[in-house]
Amino acid sequence: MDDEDWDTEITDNRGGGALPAFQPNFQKSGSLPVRANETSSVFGRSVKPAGVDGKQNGEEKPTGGFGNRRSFGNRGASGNRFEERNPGFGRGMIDGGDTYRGRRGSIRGGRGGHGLFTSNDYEMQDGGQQSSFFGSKRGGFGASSGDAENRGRRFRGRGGYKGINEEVIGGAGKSLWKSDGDGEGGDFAGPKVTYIPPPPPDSEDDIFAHYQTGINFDKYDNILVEVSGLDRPAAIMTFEEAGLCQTLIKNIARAGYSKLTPVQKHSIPIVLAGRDLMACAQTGSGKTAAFLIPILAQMMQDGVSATQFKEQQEPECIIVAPTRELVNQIFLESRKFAYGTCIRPVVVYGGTQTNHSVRQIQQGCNILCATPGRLLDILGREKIGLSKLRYLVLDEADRMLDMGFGPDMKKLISNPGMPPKDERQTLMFSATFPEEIQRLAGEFLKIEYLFVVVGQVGGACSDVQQTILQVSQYDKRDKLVEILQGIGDKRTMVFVETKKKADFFATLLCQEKIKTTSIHGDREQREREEALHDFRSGRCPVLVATSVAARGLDIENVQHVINVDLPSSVDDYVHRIGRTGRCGNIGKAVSFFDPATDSGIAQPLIKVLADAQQEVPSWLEEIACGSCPVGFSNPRRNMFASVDSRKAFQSKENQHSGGFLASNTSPADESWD
DNA sequence: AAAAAAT
Repeated sequence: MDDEDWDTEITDNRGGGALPAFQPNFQKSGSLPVRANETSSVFGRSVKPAGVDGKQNGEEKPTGGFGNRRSFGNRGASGNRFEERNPGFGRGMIDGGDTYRGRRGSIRGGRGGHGLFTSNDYEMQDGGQQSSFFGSKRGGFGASSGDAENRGRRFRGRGGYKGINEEVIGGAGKSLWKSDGDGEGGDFAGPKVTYIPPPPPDSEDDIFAHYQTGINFDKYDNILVEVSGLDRPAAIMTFEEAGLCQTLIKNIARAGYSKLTPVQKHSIPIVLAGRDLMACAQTGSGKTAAFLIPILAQMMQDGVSATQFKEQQEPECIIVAPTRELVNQIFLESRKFAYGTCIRPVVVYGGTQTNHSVRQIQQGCNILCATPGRLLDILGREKIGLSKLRYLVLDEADRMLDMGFGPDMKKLISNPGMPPKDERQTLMFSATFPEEIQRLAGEFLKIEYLFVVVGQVGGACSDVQQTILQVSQYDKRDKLVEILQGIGDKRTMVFVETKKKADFFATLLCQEKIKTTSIHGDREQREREEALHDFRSGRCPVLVATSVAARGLDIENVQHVINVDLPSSVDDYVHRIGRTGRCGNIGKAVSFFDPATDSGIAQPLIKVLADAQQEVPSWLEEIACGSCPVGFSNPRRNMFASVDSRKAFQSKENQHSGGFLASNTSPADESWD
């Protein structure tokens, strides 16, 4: 290969020195069965070290300025936050001497103060008052100061936090919110404080932290792959065939990747060939690396803007995803691959200080990982320009294009600076992709894009053992406690339908002495990240979540998913249970099915179960038969769409016209296959 | 009903 040495002078992109030597250590990469279309292909190409100037990146760590740190509760949560602080509701929150949570907080309209009990703070502060959620009484959101304590510790981390530690742990959290002159906001007269995220851990071990592939990893090779479109590049079988530079090879190995998954085998050469791509592959099968690796490789070859402070930065790559935590996860993954190169990834999302996002970007930005709202905000402030944009990635693409995010995506694509689709590469990845959304996606993609499907579009991962239990809503709490007590300390994600119920169940489980935390959109950003950290670390083996955590999150050792409430869309179900059974590991998913509310999902659910070779309860089939699925009138996408009906579009059939989102209103009245 | 910008 002729590209082995050009990057050897490059220094650590965190501002550190030259990289220590690292020997790639590919694990046993056995010979894989090669399918007919998987002939190896060489992507070694002439490499010019353009733009690779070995410049050090700017320092990523915030340098103080932590005065002003409360997430702004949007979506009306702020509107009623103080009104609901009636006696008897959330009173348990006011413990530990009026901690910051009780004081600043009730940020979620008085809810959300459920305890997250730590090992050393394990008693209900409100005397163990039992809640009766289903009886429509909303009491007993007892709280513990436990996570407040830990939170203060964790988010301190570096310089600039000194002196706060004692105050928080002492429970006098309000001092935390007093301005001591180091903040840029310092507006403590008002209730608005914006959270500044902690600097990401950046020791090399932290950066490359990963978990092991599971016993079923090799079974990925048995899954059928369908690639449609013209002039399909051949798949590659090994990382070596991708013709990557040495630094990237090292980073890939160090990040724990040794064997390609099917979606990677096909997507990497497609992206390297400069093609647009829509790719569907099961949850946990390596989609993120499937786009990051080839993008990084291309950027290394073509060169990127030097890392230096500029008022406006012009990233070569923008990656969007539907939740803040997912965007952060993608960022952390991109940081692995970019380590020791001149490519600087940056992450920005809401619930944090916009100024912090801006500063991060201004220090240099080649890959921008962002949630849509903050991205548009930053674009509007002209802190990023799009003239150098060459890669636009929509992770969880179906979600990014549906009713919720579609308008934001349209704004992004319509930005005057956005290169037309023929001058950029647009990549979309998801485990699910309803047909009508595929159709919308065509607006973003070149006519001749390629469509990769691993297995079935919208299919569940077969490494997840799925169980459906008929449980009425009134029995859910007892059943949940029973199951969790049987599970023991194994990591479990519990999904519910509403934020309120997330709080309720988290509180309930804490009362049952099960170490639980929760994540949902009405929690402060810092609380969300704290919850995720406590779950990841095992400190809280149970995470109660809304669908905010349904997609993309890659958490080690999640062995169980419990759907206390089934989602209304079967695609959401597929994503939720996909939090377990990742990367060749196995997992279990148990779902409570209440015929009173869930009959609409019975039929598509049966399809998903059957396609994943799971047992289908006879009672469920009876319910499905009874719930006549005649309606395509149901506004909810996917309600009755069978997995089988979703087929890959042939690329020449993608030349549909029609305005973006306008076509959303017209159902599948055209034949797409 | 969840989520995505702040204000």
